[in-house]
Amino acid sequence: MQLLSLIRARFAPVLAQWLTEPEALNAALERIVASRESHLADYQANVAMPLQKKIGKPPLAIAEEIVSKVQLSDICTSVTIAGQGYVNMRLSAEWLAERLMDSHSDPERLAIVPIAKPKTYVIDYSSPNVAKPMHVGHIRSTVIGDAITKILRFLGHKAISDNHLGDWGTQFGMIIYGYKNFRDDAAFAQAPVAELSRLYRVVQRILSYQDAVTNIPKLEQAVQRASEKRNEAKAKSVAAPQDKKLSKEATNAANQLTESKDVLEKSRQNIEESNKDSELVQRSQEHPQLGQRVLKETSKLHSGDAENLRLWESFVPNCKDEIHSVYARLNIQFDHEFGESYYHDLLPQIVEDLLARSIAVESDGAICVFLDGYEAPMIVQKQDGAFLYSTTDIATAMFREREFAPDASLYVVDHRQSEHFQKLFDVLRKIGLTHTELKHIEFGTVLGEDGKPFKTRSGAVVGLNSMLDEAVSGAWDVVCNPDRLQKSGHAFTENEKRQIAEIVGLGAIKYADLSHNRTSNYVFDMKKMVQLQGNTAAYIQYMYARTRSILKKADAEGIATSKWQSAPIALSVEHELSLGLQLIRFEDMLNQSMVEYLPNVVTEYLFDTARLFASFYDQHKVLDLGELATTMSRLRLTDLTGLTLRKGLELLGIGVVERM
RNA sequence: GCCCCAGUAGCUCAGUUGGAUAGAGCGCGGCUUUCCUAAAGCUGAGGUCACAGAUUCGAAUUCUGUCUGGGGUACCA
Repeated sequence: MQLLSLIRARFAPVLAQWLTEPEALNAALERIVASRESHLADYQANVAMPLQKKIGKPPLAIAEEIVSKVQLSDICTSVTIAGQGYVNMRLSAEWLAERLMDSHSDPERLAIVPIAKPKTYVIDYSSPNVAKPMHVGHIRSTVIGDAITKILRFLGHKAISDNHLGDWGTQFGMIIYGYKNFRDDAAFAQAPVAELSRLYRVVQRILSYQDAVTNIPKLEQAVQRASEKRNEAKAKSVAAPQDKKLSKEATNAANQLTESKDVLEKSRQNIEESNKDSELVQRSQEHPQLGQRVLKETSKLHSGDAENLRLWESFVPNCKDEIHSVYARLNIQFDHEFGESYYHDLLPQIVEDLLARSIAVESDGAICVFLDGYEAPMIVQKQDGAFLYSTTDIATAMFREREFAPDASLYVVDHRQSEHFQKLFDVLRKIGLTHTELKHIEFGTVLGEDGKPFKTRSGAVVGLNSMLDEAVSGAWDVVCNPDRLQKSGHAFTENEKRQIAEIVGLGAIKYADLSHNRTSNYVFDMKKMVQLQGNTAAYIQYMYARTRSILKKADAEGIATSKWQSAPIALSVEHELSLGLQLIRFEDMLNQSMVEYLPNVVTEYLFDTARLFASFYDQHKVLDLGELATTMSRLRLTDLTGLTLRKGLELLGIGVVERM
């Protein structure tokens, strides 16, 4: 039910008498919205005030004319004027009830018809590096991308999901090097992926150790420079004590110095710490300039070296299995998994073409595309001849264009890469890929509790699987709390408990990620997301279970589904009306959520719906009313609430249980 | 230095792209269980929407400047 479009369509002919240009008319129609002031109106048209200048009449007079002409008698009980010229609408309970019956008679799609002109979307999400262990940072892209894909499909679009696996980059050079020099054969035979991630960490640690050691002189220089700058600024500021700008500069310079010193100190501490690890130091001595050795292994792989290729081929399936086990548990599937390696053969041609068309030029030995508005170019081929992820991204976009010809291409990636994508999109437009809407669906970095980004490089890796386990066990503790089980009178089998804990625990993690969606960063706090109260998946799942429980009890009392499933719905009390209106808004809400691809619009809607239902069933009985007609109407409303909650959660990739 | 993002209740965050008296959750105070699951409901306190200007019928939302925090910034992804 697209309620908003329906109401706007009724206003269009009335407003068209003043607004002849389609754009102006559209802008005015967009000022007809669901009212925030639910005590005043269900919908409101904020159109009279902006028209006063154009028409030269007071807004109240314009509003009056609108009210007298607009045709709404079938769907509204009242259309009134309030305040400075708001047109307030109250929907008719009978009309609303009919729409609810339409929805309820179509449990699968809730009477939502697939969009008339579907678009083709390619959605790029998750995209982990298969060589690195998957960690919490990966889950946001995965969960958000999956939700967007599901919602678009439900609305009737063609949404093609592609997991752009990082299976060809420098990290494989690290693993290959590690395998050749530090491997433990027994461990590899027993658990190849665990051994590979160990090797990755071993190489990573040596790299960062050597990096720190090499950087010390640079950092010392930086401190020196900062110190000079501070002294200069201080002298200037002392000479002119009234000059605020100079004193501010002095403060800034002093802060800069403190910061440089901190960085140097930390680096020194890091080295000192590492020096205690004799194995690390020894390995570092035996493998000097490890960074270059690793790059060499990578470049050997890329140029077709038989041994490295063989190793790569033996590693990748293991790594993929590991990643797929996580997807299986999260119940996430992709249409495609073309990894970076898939595009490798295409890269030389891409660079050649860019050069031939003078889009790219050589600079400092690298092949670059210079773009307006950016200091640094986009580099598509390094000095040493190697290609970069920007090159692969161009190849990928061109491949998708040939293969799918999408109307829109969505990249669900951390916001720290926004500049990369802006450049990429600029380059793609230069190449001529203009009909596709390219969009970076950016989201805030997943931060640790220390407020710093989760990085594999920083050492402390929180594996995804163990994190999911933690969430599930947290859910178990709450669901199977003996006090609660006794109060609710449930006796779950162990198997049921496990199922409930899994669904509630995973739902908690997904929901926490989805409901916080904004460009701002997101602090990953396991305790909070597993907390099963407030704005969480568990609350919504709980309300769903209660709708089921009522229906079950009705059945036990002899009011069979067949009796009430086509009985008339009547909305008589306040709570029924607000709940009914909320349910009817499901489709409008889904469309709204996809304007800027914001899953948190959906989580908010579901939370509101669950609360409205909680409030309704707390105040009013469904069963044992002594009035069969009202009972049957409320059973339908209850069922429709459950169906809506379930569908909404399903679109977010979150499951429900019948009892909890 | 330059570019991007953010700053809303004690804490965590919404705020439908400019609408009426700025809202939730958690936490804090109070009330409700002979009743379909109290993981609930109801209710109270708590706000200079970082600051200063501008735009207009109307600004948390748009623009300009300032402050604070985060991120990015030539061969990692």
